[in-house]
Amino acid sequence: MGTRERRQRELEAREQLFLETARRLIREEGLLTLQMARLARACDYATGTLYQHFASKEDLLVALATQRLREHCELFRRVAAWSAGTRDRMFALTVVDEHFSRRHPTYSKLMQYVFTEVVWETATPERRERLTAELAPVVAAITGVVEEAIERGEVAPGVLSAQELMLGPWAVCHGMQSLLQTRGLLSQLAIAAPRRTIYVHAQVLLNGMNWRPLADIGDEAALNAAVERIERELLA
Amino acid sequence: MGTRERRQRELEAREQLFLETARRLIREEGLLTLQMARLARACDYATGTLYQHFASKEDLLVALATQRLREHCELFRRVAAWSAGTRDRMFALTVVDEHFSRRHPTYSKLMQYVFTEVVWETATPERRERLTAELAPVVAAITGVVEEAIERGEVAPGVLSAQELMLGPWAVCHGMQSLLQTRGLLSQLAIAAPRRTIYVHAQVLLNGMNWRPLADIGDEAALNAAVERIERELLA
DNA sequence: TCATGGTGTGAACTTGGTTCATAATATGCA
DNA sequence: TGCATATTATGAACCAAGTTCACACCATGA
Repeated sequence: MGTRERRQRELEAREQLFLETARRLIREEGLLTLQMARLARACDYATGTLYQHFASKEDLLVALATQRLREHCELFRRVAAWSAGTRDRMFALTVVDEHFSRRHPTYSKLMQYVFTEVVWETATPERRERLTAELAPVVAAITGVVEEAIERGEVAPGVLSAQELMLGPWAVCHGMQSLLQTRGLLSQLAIAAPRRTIYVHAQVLLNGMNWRPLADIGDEAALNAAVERIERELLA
Repeated sequence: MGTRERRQRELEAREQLFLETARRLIREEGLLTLQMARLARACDYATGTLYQHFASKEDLLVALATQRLREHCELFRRVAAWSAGTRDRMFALTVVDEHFSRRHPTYSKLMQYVFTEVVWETATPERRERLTAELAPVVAAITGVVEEAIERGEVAPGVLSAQELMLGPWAVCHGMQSLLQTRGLLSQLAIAAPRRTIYVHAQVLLNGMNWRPLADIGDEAALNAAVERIERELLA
């Protein structure tokens, strides 16, 4: 009877074990020193068994990235469905993203590495597709927020489509984090509070789009209140 | 007499040869397939000789990145010294950056890879420092533009310092390019004209900073004219 | 109980970065 | 010029780590 399904469950549990352990090893010793043989050993399996789940080391890394990306996207979906104005929701994307990156310090590094030509092109197409498939619903959800704002007249589409508009906050957030994370760059710049800088620029961009209601960029208290509200209502 | 200096020149020429050839190999066959032994052979030298110039493959990659970054930074310095208003210069940063990335398609990929933990931490500290040293004068030059704008009252510093302010356009530009370059992401988004999207968002951000004179975001002709002027006066 | 198909194993294989003993060459001195 | 010595180039050998695969093991079903 359920012998086939049981086996399926066991396989999934083992894959989970591999992924969890890989994550731990990366956290403890860095991406640099992750070794397939050691990972297998740490899970009390032979190297070959590991390769029954992942076609290559790159494949494993993409799988790892996909898993976290899923959680990441779940947060974005929560933002899109949040019962707040469109402007607040757009800003919340940045706050939530920043929060997630801080909570999972190795995630951005892994992502950066995974999207590298060297890794991405080496992983199997199936793995790549599984990762990109995570993005589709999120893109749709956020595009929905933009469209809602356009309908309500809270932002003017202007020369950009909803998706192009959406790309702006995404880019600010991603770019800022990427720059701040690059060792040897931050040291050149005297950036006292990276988080605050990201938030302010996100608000600046939305203001530049004329997204209503406009934020008062100089009002630190209002910014803090907005961030706290998001943390309370979405990240608790 | 000059025997020592001649030797020095010869060494530098050889290093140049290695770098140029590496660049060609990467262009022709991709970063993925660059091999130290093949590179040495392609230059008619033994593997060991290559290692007299570069401590490791990662070291070579960082050296390669540094070289291009130098050209890249040269462009930014030109922008900072441009005889145009501060707003135009800030926007020109984005145009020039986009232009450079398009002109050197493998550059951004190389950079992305180089700043990866796996590569960056493996290169020698000297190489890393040589790369980051390229940035200092550029950061200073651009900060200068921001300060000039503040002095003239063309932008209000608000809650951000000149350097924090500068980080905004940088992040938009970097983030947007990074996102658009990520395979499997662009396909999800219906971005018709990536370049134009980058430019518009750069203007939107500067408008959000209230950087005078404000740009009319809806005016495509004005945008094109601004871009053309920059290409003519700075990139000819 | 035995035949069979599937699964796990880890030693062997492979690839490619790195080293180093040796050969070749240059330098300096008598 | 010729010899002793230091420097540099060489590429075969080395090594690390990802990947494979022949074999052992075990569960299933007749």
